[in-house]
Parts: sequence; structure tokens; C-alpha cells
Amino acid sequence: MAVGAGNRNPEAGPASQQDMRRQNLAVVLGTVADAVAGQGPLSRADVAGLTGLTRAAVSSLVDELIGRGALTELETAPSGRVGRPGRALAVSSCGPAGLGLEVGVSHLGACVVDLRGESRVWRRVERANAGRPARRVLAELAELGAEAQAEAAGLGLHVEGRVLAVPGVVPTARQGLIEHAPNLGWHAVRPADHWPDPDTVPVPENEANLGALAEYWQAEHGAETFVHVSAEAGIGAALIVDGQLFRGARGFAGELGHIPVDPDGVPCPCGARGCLEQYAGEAAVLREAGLAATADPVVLLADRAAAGDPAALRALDRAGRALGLALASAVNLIDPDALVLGGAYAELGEWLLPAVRAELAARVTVRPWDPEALHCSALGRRGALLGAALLTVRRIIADPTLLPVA
Amino acid sequence: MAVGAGNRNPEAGPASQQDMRRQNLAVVLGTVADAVAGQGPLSRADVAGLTGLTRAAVSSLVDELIGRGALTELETAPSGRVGRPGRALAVSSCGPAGLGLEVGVSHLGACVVDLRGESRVWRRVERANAGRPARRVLAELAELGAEAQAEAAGLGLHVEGRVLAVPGVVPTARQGLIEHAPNLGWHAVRPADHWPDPDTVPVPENEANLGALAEYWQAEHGAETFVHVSAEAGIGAALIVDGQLFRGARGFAGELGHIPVDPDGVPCPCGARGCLEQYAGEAAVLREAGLAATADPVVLLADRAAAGDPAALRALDRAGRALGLALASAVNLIDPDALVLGGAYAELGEWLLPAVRAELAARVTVRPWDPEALHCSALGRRGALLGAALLTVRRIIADPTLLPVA
DNA sequence: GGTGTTTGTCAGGGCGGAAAACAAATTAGT
DNA sequence: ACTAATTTGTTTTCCGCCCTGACAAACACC
Repeated sequence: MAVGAGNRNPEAGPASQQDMRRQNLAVVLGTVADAVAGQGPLSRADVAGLTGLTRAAVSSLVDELIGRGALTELETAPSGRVGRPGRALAVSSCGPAGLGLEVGVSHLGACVVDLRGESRVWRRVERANAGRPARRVLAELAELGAEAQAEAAGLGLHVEGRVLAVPGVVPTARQGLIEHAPNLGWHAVRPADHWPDPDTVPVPENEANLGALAEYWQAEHGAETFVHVSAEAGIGAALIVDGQLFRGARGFAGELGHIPVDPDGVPCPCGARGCLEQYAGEAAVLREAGLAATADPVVLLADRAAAGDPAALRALDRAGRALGLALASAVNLIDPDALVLGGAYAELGEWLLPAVRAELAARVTVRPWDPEALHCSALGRRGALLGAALLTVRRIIADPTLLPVA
Repeated sequence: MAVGAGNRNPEAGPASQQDMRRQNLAVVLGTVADAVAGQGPLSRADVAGLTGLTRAAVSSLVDELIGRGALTELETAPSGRVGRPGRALAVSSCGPAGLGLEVGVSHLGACVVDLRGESRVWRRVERANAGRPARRVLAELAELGAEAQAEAAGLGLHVEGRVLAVPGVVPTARQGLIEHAPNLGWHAVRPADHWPDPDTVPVPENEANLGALAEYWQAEHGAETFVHVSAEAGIGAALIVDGQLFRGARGFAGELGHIPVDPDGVPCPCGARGCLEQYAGEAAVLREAGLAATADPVVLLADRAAAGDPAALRALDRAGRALGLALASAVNLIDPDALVLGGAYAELGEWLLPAVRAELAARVTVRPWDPEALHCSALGRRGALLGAALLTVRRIIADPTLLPVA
């Protein structure tokens, strides 16, 4: 009898038969979606065996999922085993899809991901968005999104949800509001107020959170609980706990940038002293490396480091040690399966990782710690946009009744 | 569409009608249990209105809950309102109960809590358990537990589960094993191997976790997400996230004691430098205050501080500042609703709180922070034993089918 | 005492999964 | 080539659970 086992959330309302159906639809669809990589396509009987449902129940559920366009029956391939061969099931590669949109400081992006999680349309254009009026930026993004949606329609995909990744604070309580995006110069922007077409308004979400979710949904490491660090302007961490994004009581969880790494160190604009951001933030690293801010300072820094520039290497080493110190606190508190460096950090990983690893090894001592648990994201800066599109897809897989019954 | 909304755990198995029934039984019982304090006892119709279930369904569920001994029908009191008066429902004060057991360094404890969460039997005896063979300690505890259970039987209570609070590591993976309890000198102790009566073997659980759960279940502050700090020999934190104990990927979450508060500070036996434990741990505070270890050093320290001893006050201030620094990291990462000082810290709160508050105010700057969110536990050192008994009770409320149908 | 209101229960129906039987499609064996 | 064995997918029957609607019971108000 482990603590927490069986302690379902008492706030959850009563269960109805529709909830049961919904849950079982999700179980069947999720089983097919997750097992694709495993051992070839599944049949109804396979799904029944894996889930514990009856073949009859699975048949009924699969019929409904096909009717909603979530599943497809493939051509039956000879299996070689004795007995009647099963009809192969697969998540539809044409049909429902998710549209992801992104506003960055220097770019706009749009992508469409199908139910299998594969990116089918990808658009990215460079734009200097800082300081531009939100209305203009969003109008241009809407255009880009419409193009992507049209291209997806040509592939047989139908967009079922739209999510907008923004580098800013999107409070949990006030749906649809971008409270503050310092790098863009946005305050209290509500996309719905500026979007040209009221039928295609996207839901905003913080880009670091989306990047972490993309990492969880797509990455190879099967970590269910991990910390995803991303540095754009500030240093933010997104916490994935048991496969769920953890936002904290008020949505401010993961403020890694203001963890104290040197209690009496340099003052930070936030008012405290010795915040991580003053040691491992973009501005601090550039200053230490003796570089001026440019259009893409991350690439510049990576080039200098690759060329063996001692100042750049020293700056990155110092940043890595500070980051490692802060992450040691995170490991001690959260005990994650993995630590993932994403966003800009992913591209500097080669020079950051040794210092971070060394600091972690020295500071995480009271539990087993695998150095390989710290690694760089394979998605890099694509994570946020991918996550935005995947969010819709994963919501559909978690609740296929969101799809129209056709 | 908030991130995480509707993302139910895909690992969850299929739902059956029994699951639905179980859930609805829990909803009804939980509604009656939680609303007792609100506005007098509830009737079936009240429960139906609160939960959204039909009166007919509630009737059926209530009948089953009465049959299992979880609910009781009270004498109908005149309500004064028009219409047929409802039959008042209440959680049984006699019937199912939870037994809590505790092994401390200097005491043994046992208590019985009824389904309402009220402590009905409380036993605590002083014993120097450090270094004694586990078999002897557990035999004596079993005796104490049997006495408590007998006394509870006299009150009409029937013990449905037994939980043992221990100051040590109880891994999630290996059920029923106390891996290591340094203060007791125990290694790899499995209570089942030493318990006299195989029918009453308790399940061990870490006392800090249980203290935090007791705080959550009993405390007035309605925080769903908080950090509960307890200092016995080491400094441990238990994290309650959305009303659930968060253990981390491997069960090591909450190691507050080894968060670095001074990166190049004094070396710690763990191998790192500047760990919180070296500044705010019991041994460090006593040393700083110029006191020798005694039977109950916490009381000694509190006496000195109350008397205005400058060394004691200085030591507590230093500890408080170090604790505040570490907690600032926790707040930045977790964004909890509250921070609770429990265990021995609760008794020293008067002298610790100002320094902790000051440090938090200086370090938690990038979000709203209410100084009152930090407070001391009202349960103090009773929390662990209470939590052990409550764990069974809360499990029953979360799943009433655990009770025999009578 | 009659009326209106609220409560608790009962009967009927629908929904959804389980169990068992059955038809279909393939391989293995002779 | 033909039968037996095996596995799959569907059909049928059954059961559990909640919902809808109706009804008796118990109170306040007039």
C-alpha cells in the first residue's frame, strides 16, 4: 500500500457511462498510437489483449474511431502465423490534424501535424517582430497559418485545433490571454481581439512549456518526469511530471533563471542577488565572451566556441557550472528521470555539458545519479512549434470524442 | 484549452462499470466527509445536488456505503424548511478505522483514527530506540498497537489498515521494506520479518511524507500544492502536488538538506560543499549555539532562545537565512501555494520565521509572494503518527470498495 | 384539513461492457 | 486436395449502472 496509490482526485466529479466510453476510446486509440513503433500494426485482437478489453468491445470502439476518422484499416498483410489474419489498424495519416503557430522575436512559424505525430507541413519565415504592433504580427501569422492549413488540406488533413506558441507569460486562469511577452514588447494581448478570422483564432501557450511537451511526446528517452531547460531571453524550465506539464499553484513553476547560485553575488534586475540568469543567461554569456549582441548571438557563440576562442569557451564553462549548480537544486527537489537542455542551450550543448555534468556529479551525492540523464534536446529550437501542433493531436488522442462523428 | 487539461494518463487501463461505481461511491462518501464542516449534515438530495448525480443513484450509493459501514443515518432533526425533511447522513464515527504506528529515535507511538479523521486513541511512550535490534523494537510496538486496537474496539472501531511511520528511506519499488533508517541504525529491515502477528503487519512509510499528508488532510490552509519541511536528523521536504504526495521518479524528491546554499562553503559528509544541512541541520545549529547534544536538543534550544541567549538566537537566525535561501529555490521551481515548517522546526518557528521570511522576500521577486504563505505546522511532531493512521482512512474514502460488504 | 413542496424510492429504458457462440480466413498435416 | 486446428471479427444474450419519470411520504403554510 504505497502512499498516493489509489488516491484519485476527490474533486473529480461523478463518472457516467459516457465517461467510460470516452476513456475506453482513448485507451484503444492510445494503444494503437503508442505501439506503432513497437512491433508492426496491431489488430483488434491485439488491442484487446494489450488493454484487457473484450474483442467485442474493442470492435465497437474501433468502429467508432474509424467513423471519427482517427483510425484506418490497412491492407491485410500476410503474417505467417496460423489462424485467420487480423485486420491491421493504424492511426490515420490523413484526416484530423493539429495546427501549430509561433511568434518568435525574429521569426514566424506554422506547422501541421497529423494524428500520428508526424509533421506534414512546415513553414518558417524570418521577421523582426520585437516592438511591432501585435495586430500586424498576428495578421501576418494568420496569413501564414492559412497557407499551411490550405497545404494540409491538399494532403487530406483537416485542422481540428490551433495553438500559438509565444515567448511570454500565459496565465492559467485567464484563458486566451498573453499577459506579458517582454521580448516582443507585448502586454495583455488577446489574440482573439486581433485575429482576422474569428473561426481560426489560436489558443496561446508558453513556448517553453510546449517545447517540453514536444520533447516528452517525441523523444526517445522514455522519461516520464523530467526538467526541460530552455534559454531564450530568460532561463525557464518546464517541468514534466508523470507525463503532465506541471505549472505550479499559480502557473509560475520552473523559474530556474532566478534560483540563487551565488547568494552574495551580482545584483539582478529582479531585485535579488546572484540569480542564475546573471551567470548563464544569454546577455551574461555574451558579455563574458566579449561579444556584442547580434541578430543570432547563439550561432555566433557556437562558431567562436567551435573555433576554440578561449574567451567563448571560458564563458560557456562558467555558464555551465552555474547551470549545473541550479540544476543540482532541481534534482534534489524533484528527483527527475532526466534533465534536457532545449532551445538555444541545445545548440551549445557540446561546450556546456561537461561543466554541467561536473557540477551535478559533485552536488548530487545522496542518490544514484546517471550522468547520461542530462542531455540535449534533439528538437532544438523546433520544439515549441512542434509542441503547439502536437498539443491538439495529443488532446484528441486523450479524448477522441472531441472529433466530429462525421 | 489549457495545456494539460484533459490529458488523462494514457497508461490508465480501460474503464469498467465497476470502476464507475467505485468512483461514484468515492464521490458520495467524499462529499459527505468534506461538507461536514460546512453547513450541517447532508441529505441524499443535498448530495445529489452537489455532485450532479440523480437522487435515485445517490440513494443506491448511500445504501451500499451504509452497508459497508462507511456512512450512518443520523436522527432526523427538524430543519424548519418546507417539504419533507431529509434523512441526515454522516460519516460513521464507529466502524472502519485506521491504525497508525510510529518508531521514533526516542519514542514509540500508536493511534487510531476514525473515518471522520478524528483521533480516537492516542498512545505514546518514551523509548531509546537508537541502536536497539529492530526485532525488539517492533515487538514492543506491536504490543502497543494491539493495546490501541483493543481500546478502539471498545469504541466500536474496526481497524482496516496499518501504517508504520519511520524516520528512514522507504523505497517505492520494494514494498514493505525500510531500506535505511540512519537514526535508528536500521538497514534493510522488513517489518513483516519481525512482526509477532502476521495478521497485523503494518506497511512502512517515511514519516516526513506522512507528516505532510496529515498537514494536507487536516490543516486549515486549503493549499493543494505545498512544501512541507521537516527536520529530524536530516532536513527533508515532502512535496504535496495537487493533493497528492509527489515522490519523484525514484522516490528521492524533496532532498532539501543537500541543496547548495553556499557553493564553496563547508564540506558536507555527502561529498558536496555548502549543503543546507551544514547550516540549518540540528547538529549545525547546536554547534553554532554552543550547546551539546542532549536527549531532546530541540526543547533545549527553544528554552535558550526564549531566554534570549544571544548565541542561540544567532544560530537560529543563521539557520533561518540558510533555510530561506533553499526555500527560495523551491518556490522558484515549484511555485507552491504554501510552505509549511513541520516537525522540530514547528517548535522553533518563532525564532526561525523572521529570517526565513526576510530571505524569501529578497529572493522571490519575479512573482507575487505572500509572506503568510510560510507558516508553521499546527500538528508539530504529532503529524507523522496522525498521517500514518489517516492514510488508511483517506484510502478508504477514495475507494470505499476496500471495505468488506458486511 | 387541504395544498404545495421537498424527499426518498420504484419501475422502465438506454447505454456499455462481458461472456459465449458462431462464421470467416488462414496454416498445418496427411 | 482435403480435413483439422487455430485465430479473428462479429453477433447475440446478459448484466450492471445510471437516468427519466412517476409515486408515496413527510413536512410547512394557509
